Amino acid sequence: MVELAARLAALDLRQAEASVLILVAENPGVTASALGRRLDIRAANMVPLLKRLDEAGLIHRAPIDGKSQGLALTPAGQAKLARARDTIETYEGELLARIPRQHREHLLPALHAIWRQEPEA
Amino acid sequence: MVELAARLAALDLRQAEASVLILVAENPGVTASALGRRLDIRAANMVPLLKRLDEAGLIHRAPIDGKSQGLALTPAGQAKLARARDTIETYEGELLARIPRQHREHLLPALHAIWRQEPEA
DNA sequence: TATTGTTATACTCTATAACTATA
DNA sequence: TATAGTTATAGAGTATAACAATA
Repeated sequence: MVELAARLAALDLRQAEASVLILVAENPGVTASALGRRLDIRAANMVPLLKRLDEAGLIHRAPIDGKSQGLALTPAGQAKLARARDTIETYEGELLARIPRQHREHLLPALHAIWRQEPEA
Repeated sequence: MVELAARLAALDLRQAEASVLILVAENPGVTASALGRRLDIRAANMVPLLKRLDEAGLIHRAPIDGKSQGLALTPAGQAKLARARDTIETYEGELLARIPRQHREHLLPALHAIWRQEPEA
């Protein structure tokens, strides 16, 4: 995972930022607090993270009401996300390629079984 | 992995410290620099880590020559390691138990395939 | 000359506390 | 009263730089 972080850094993105771009793309208009709950990032830490993405021109915020703001990707944000997706998929592909074929198909189902229940741990 | 760290914290151990105890037990007389290379911990960061284990009475250092010192577990360190091993094995057992039986036996071989080659990444 | 151990320090990531404004 | 967003700050964990002593 350190390796993936290093590759994302070449795009000037951290892992958490890439996760935010993915979720914002899938949920346009999502709020910062909803994102934080989904990604387990504290509200206090979302502030500088979103500020950086905003100042980089990757996201923009539109007021929903007096206290909430909806997030969306800018065109630059969509382009950056496309590059991040490439990076992530390439990395995952290389990782899977290392695994002997007879084990490979079982890895993702096994990991998903762990992730799904992780929050209850 | 955050969950494992929390359980080790109940033994007043961090993950890196548990790793050091395991390696010192397997390699009595090992030096701090060799440990650091094996665990990818910088020499500068080994100093406070080993100091803490030393002050807790878990390891002791014996001069090998004028500049190297060999590390070994004290009886208290061996006892602590035994409890750490229990914690780790219990955690791993619980993790494996979550995985559907047909995938379970493939997980560890798949992960080992990744870990083995990780340093070359 | 390279290595061991060390000190000091900076940076990143994440956590808590306190606060304002709005639903 | 609970929630959204924010600010300031503290704590881990890890990084670099520089150093003394020894192989």
